[in-house]
Amino acid sequence: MSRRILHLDIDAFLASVEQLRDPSLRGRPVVVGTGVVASRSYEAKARGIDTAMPLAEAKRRCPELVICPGDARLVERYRKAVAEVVRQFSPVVEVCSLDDFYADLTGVPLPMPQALQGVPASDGERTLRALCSELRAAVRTATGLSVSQGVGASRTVARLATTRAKPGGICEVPAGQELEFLAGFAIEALPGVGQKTGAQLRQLGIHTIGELRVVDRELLRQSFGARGEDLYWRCRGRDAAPVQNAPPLQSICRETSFEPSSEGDRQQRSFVRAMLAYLVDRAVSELRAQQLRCRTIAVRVRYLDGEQDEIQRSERGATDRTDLLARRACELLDVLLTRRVLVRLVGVTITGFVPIGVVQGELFSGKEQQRDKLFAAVDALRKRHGFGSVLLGESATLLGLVPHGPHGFRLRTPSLTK
DNA sequence: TCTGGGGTCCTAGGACCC
DNA sequence: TCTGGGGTCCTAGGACCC
Repeated sequence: MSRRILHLDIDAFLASVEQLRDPSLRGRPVVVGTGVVASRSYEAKARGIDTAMPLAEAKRRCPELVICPGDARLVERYRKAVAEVVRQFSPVVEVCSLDDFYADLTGVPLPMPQALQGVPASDGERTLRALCSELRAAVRTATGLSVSQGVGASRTVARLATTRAKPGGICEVPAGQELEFLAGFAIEALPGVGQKTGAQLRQLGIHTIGELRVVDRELLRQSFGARGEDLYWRCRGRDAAPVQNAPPLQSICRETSFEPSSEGDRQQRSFVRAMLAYLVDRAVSELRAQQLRCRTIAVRVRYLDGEQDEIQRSERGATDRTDLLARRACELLDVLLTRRVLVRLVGVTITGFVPIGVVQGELFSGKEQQRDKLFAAVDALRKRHGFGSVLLGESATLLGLVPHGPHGFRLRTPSLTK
């Protein structure tokens, strides 16, 4: 039996949130971002502004452009509200990225088209389109946001259908019409084909999804490995990837860029350390909130000249202690910082998760139990009074250097930093 | 025009153990 | 004393997504 997958995308999400927050922005070209455009309103798009474009260029193209820093917490509230609405329509809903969702509608009863409501209707008249319309109206009522929706037999088909539906529309690809629907899309539109693979395929004379279908399966496998196999099925609209309610979390990353100070290298180094300690604090708080411990930590830096470096270390035992992980991160930072170039970005990633219930054969001393209680108390305080109500370790030295409020230090991209 | 902050998955080589 | 081979883990790096 063929599946029926819905993909839903919030139109111009971050920019729309700004326009909802501040009605004076409605109808005006608005972008959200720092450095580059993370999201643009349709008014901005109409003036030639696109995502990932540097803000300076955007401003040049459109001098009346309104640039907003954004607010990740507000965005998160809207995202949850939309997810809640979608869940009223399907038992299986995957929150995929900031602004898109998948739902499995296979077997979900369909409503009648509005025009027929109250009139006896056969099953054939209960349509997907009616369901999508209801969903769209429900999201609009609950949040004021506009969404685009695509429906098809697989995630790939549904997602590409959504691109056809933008903005605010609904695009349904009937079963059996997948090949025809996909054929004309540019090869880069296929999920899994990015810049590199796209360029390689174009060199082979493959410019569209339809053209990819002539390539032998084995050849794709040899050229692109497991991804090649995926591409073979995706270009036929037959990827089998399921929609999952809550795919397990694999990693937690917190990073920020900053204007490097013109002060000396040593001062900058202590600033970078303090910022790293703060980011570890944020990441590990999320780790505890998820009831997890981690075994692996990685530290990343990007220098002013664009060069990057990263280092990763694992431990046998898992931990959720901020102090231990912050110390470890700073050790890694010392190993990492070998160049005399100023640092523009620092970040931490924790992985290798172990659920908190799993005891690893280690016996906790009384002292360690006290530490656990300490962090539990910190978490509780922050839950009540905001993350910024408690400062741990070296992060405190950021006071006076980085703007600070109830929700913690204000990092450079408030629309995206959690 | 000169560049955000999250994430996921795959691959390859080396260490280590049996 | 010399020689395998397989499995697993770790690390680095790359590609991709929004």
